Amino acid sequence: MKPALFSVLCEIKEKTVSSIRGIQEEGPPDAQLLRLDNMLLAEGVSRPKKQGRGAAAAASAAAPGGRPSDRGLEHSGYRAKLSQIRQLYHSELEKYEQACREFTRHVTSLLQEQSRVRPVSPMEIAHMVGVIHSKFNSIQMQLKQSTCEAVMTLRARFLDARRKRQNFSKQATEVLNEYFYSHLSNPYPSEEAKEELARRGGISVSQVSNWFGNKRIRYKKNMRKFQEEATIYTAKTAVDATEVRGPGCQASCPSISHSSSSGPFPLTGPRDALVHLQTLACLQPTPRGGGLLAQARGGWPGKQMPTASPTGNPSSITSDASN
DNA sequence: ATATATGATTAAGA
DNA sequence: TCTTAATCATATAT
Repeated sequence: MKPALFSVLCEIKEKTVSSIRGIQEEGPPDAQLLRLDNMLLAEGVSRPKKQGRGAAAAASAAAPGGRPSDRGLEHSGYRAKLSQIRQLYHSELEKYEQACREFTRHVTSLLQEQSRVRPVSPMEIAHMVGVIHSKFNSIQMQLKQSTCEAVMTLRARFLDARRKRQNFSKQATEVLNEYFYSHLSNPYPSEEAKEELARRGGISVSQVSNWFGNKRIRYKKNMRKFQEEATIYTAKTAVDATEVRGPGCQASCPSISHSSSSGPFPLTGPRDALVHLQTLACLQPTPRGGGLLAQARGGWPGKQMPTASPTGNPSSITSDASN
């Protein structure tokens, strides 16, 4: 009886097997899945499959700018939440994969058991496994999608938070203004100077750059408004200059400043006088012709100096630091 | 509540 | 890449 039934089933099978073959795979969601995968990878949520140690490096490399020392503090909160997301993602993923394995095993053993009473080809089992995997993959994709969403919102929140500005500390503005007004004729701090200012003000280098960019343009826009500030800080730096100048400004302060710009001043000495004259000139209602004014007004030729260049002309370094 | 000050971002130029 | 200039969005002063 049993062999007869088996053969009948075989016959029926012959007719239906083609339809099974026809179903086969479905491929389209690959693109989206790839997109999600790439994003998760770029965000450092999922690690590179083969190189486990690459995760941290990838995460830091994904940070914009590429200056690792720049924004470490601001990222700490972001990092924490990101790792939280990552942890959740991986635990969920692991759960899904385990469930998938178990289910696959179960189905496989079931089919093998049934193959004793009805014809079940290995290909069919493989097909079933494929179907199961695709189902679980779609679930995984949902997980990835929601993870991506979480990352995106976190990112948005972080960026918003970064955009919410916070005024610099007194110390920072002090330091920045001091530098600005004592280098009024060429307020373009070199990279090293920026680092120094950042260190002394407790802010980042890019914040120093932002500050100087804003300051230059706003100072130039109407100097009258900054006259008071200028006198304050020039007086302050004048005092500083006569006092100890040791620990703050090292020999690294190049400040080729004056000689480079359009200002053909012998200077080296009367920097303060120059500034004072400038501020006086700013008070003129018709600032058209002022020679000194022209320096600052049309001035700041923008030619950024060799700054980091190691072989900067040593002859012109005479001025600021020593006075 | 409005005005000003200010840090950050963006586009465009060299 | 760094700058200027304009602009955004908020902080602070009025």
